[in-house]
Amino acid sequence: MTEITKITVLDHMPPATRRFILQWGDMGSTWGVNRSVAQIHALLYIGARPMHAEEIAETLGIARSNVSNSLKELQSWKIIARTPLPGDRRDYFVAEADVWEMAMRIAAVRKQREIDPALETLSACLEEADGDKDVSDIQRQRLEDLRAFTLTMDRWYDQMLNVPTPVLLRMVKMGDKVVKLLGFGQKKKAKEKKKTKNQAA
Amino acid sequence: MTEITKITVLDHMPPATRRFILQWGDMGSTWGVNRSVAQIHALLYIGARPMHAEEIAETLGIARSNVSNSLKELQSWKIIARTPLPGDRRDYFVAEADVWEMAMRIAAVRKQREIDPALETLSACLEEADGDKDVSDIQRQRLEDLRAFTLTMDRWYDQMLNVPTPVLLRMVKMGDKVVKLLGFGQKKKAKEKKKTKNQAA
DNA sequence: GTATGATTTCTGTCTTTACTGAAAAGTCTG
DNA sequence: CAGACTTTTCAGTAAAGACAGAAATCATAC
Repeated sequence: MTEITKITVLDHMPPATRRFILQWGDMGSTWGVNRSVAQIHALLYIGARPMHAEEIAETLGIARSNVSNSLKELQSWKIIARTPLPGDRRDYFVAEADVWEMAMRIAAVRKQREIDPALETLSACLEEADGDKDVSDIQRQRLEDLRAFTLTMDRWYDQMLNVPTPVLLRMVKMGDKVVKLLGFGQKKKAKEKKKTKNQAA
Repeated sequence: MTEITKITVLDHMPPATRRFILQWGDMGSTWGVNRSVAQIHALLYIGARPMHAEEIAETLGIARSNVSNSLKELQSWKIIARTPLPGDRRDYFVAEADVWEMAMRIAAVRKQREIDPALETLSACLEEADGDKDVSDIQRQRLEDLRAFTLTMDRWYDQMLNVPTPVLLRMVKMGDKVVKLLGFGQKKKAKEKKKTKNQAA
């Protein structure tokens, strides 16, 4: 009945570091990546130095094979990179340090995995609906609306992903000031003003 | 050994409609929602008329309880709404018809579920790191970078979510023209130009 | 109150995904 | 090419999530 808790290198880290790796790992599930992957990324990011698979496995107390697969996954997101270390045959990995660059890479893959297939599905449906009298006008319209939206977002992603990160940063920081500067003179809705914000749980 | 395929109302729909519901349901997993939820949303969206739980269950061939839970989930995303039908005691549901409104609602919930907790985690880590000499400067810096980024995105979401959808539509349609108009005069990278685009699978 | 119909909760089953440990494949060195 | 080291693949297990069907709760009408 005794709870066996595996002792890992993680336990000897500063509390803040350990906390980051652990909680970031858990948060991964919210983002759609599993714990191992998120933990490894957190470790490489916070560690800020090249590490090899064995070291990662030991540090986090997970299986070597799991690390191998997770590293592959992280590479597919292009947010970690292999860095050959002279005199060592093992593969070392480092995380992308620039958070904006990191976010852009993630966005690019997400677009590819989430938006592009949606577009194909919608186009296929619309094509099939074409000429089928059983499909009502309103249904056709809804499919078309959804496709138009998805297409717009698709193009928007493509364009934003090619904007240099410093420029993007400036623009994002401007927030809704952008809207005013562009002369989209509509008055902003003043809703949600009375809500007390940031009441952290 | 015979494959039993449940016959549902779905089978009597126009192929395009059926395809949409089925494929959209499958795509749900990519987006982090389960099949039932995605299918029900697709059905309500394409059906474009109020439906009650029983009807949904029959149409899609899934359990009544499953429908109940899925409807609750869709309501938490605020992309379907209950519409009382006079003379009928049952709850009828309709999907938000405006795709932009729908996208905004989803974005709002995603922000709340994905960004806000991240921000809390990072703040907590930084607080814990403060004064701990075992946490190196570079580690502190990385946590801070991540927090700053997350905070920036948090604010950006808040502001964008308050921009009226027609305005947002115009802005998104402009794409990277916005960057030029704002006078962020940096030359755009001309990469990725040679790639043949849209080679659909 | 009781009866009827609608909805939610609960429990167990099935499916999917994550993960481990071992075996296989690959890679560099001498 | 032998031998040591490294990484990947594979098969089985464990954990998590999705789902069905039954039971319980809730709401309305009478």
